[in-house]
Amino acid sequence: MYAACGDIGFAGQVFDEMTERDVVSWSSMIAAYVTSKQPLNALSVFLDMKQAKEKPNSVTLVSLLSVCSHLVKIKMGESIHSYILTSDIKLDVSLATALIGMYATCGYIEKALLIFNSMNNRNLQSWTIMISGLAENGHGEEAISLFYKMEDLGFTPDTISFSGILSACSHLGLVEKGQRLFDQMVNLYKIQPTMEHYGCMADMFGRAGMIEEAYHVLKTMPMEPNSIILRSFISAYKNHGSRVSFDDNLVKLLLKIEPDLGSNYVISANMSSVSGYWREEDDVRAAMKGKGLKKVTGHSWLQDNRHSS
DNA sequence: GTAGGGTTAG
Repeated sequence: MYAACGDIGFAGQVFDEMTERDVVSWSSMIAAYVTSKQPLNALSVFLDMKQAKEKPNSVTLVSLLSVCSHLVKIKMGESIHSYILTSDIKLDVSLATALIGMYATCGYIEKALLIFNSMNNRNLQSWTIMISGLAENGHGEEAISLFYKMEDLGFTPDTISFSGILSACSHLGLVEKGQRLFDQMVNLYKIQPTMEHYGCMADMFGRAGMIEEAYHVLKTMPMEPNSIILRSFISAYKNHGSRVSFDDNLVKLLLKIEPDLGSNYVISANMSSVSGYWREEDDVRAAMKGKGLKKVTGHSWLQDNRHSS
């Protein structure tokens, strides 16, 4: 419950104090770490579970396969797969979907397809993960046709399905198709676009060299663009150039929201030649302020002066 | 029966 409420630390504390653990409490704890994006901790709990001679069931394995995906551990994923085949654990829709996700994120797209095609029942998640997996592995066309096939079968794509398909369009340079799908998502399916969707659209325009259109997405999206979107746009601007001058505020914003990432300062320096900005280094100073970062001489803030304030 | 799975961006 604490895990579900987002308090992973307290969940771990409760778990540590438990004297009687069963497969459900072990699995809950592993799942909690997966949800909190702490796959190494999830793995460590699983190792403890093995030590305690508790047998994993299909719920445990779904979470563990997700760990394999996050850490790109194909060997571990394969061994879970063979464990399933030799055990009496039933390969249900969720478990098969988790296997597809694991193989796809590890780059084994044929294996993912093999499992997908052999499934009797598929749900929205199975379709979505297969579509995204194809897109991710450079099979954008197949991803798009699978998306339409899924719609034909009566599945209603959700926000995550659209993230996957828009990303496929972006990678393929299919600007019109991407715009049409985005429009469908909003007007037909009444799905509110998220940061991810705007990011895909901006990235799609940027890659295609449509810098003004990409900039328009950044300026009109209803939330502040995150660092990934900003970097994607800046890089597109650098690669393609534009008749409109570069907006220095984007770099300022990048340094503001992510002052601890050193490579952002490289980007900032590179863009100075494009925009003539950086003369006073004000933005660097502003970004370092309150972060305990101290510029001593020249390049030295990149070294470990953080705690010397 | 409890617990679980899917997404993007240089």
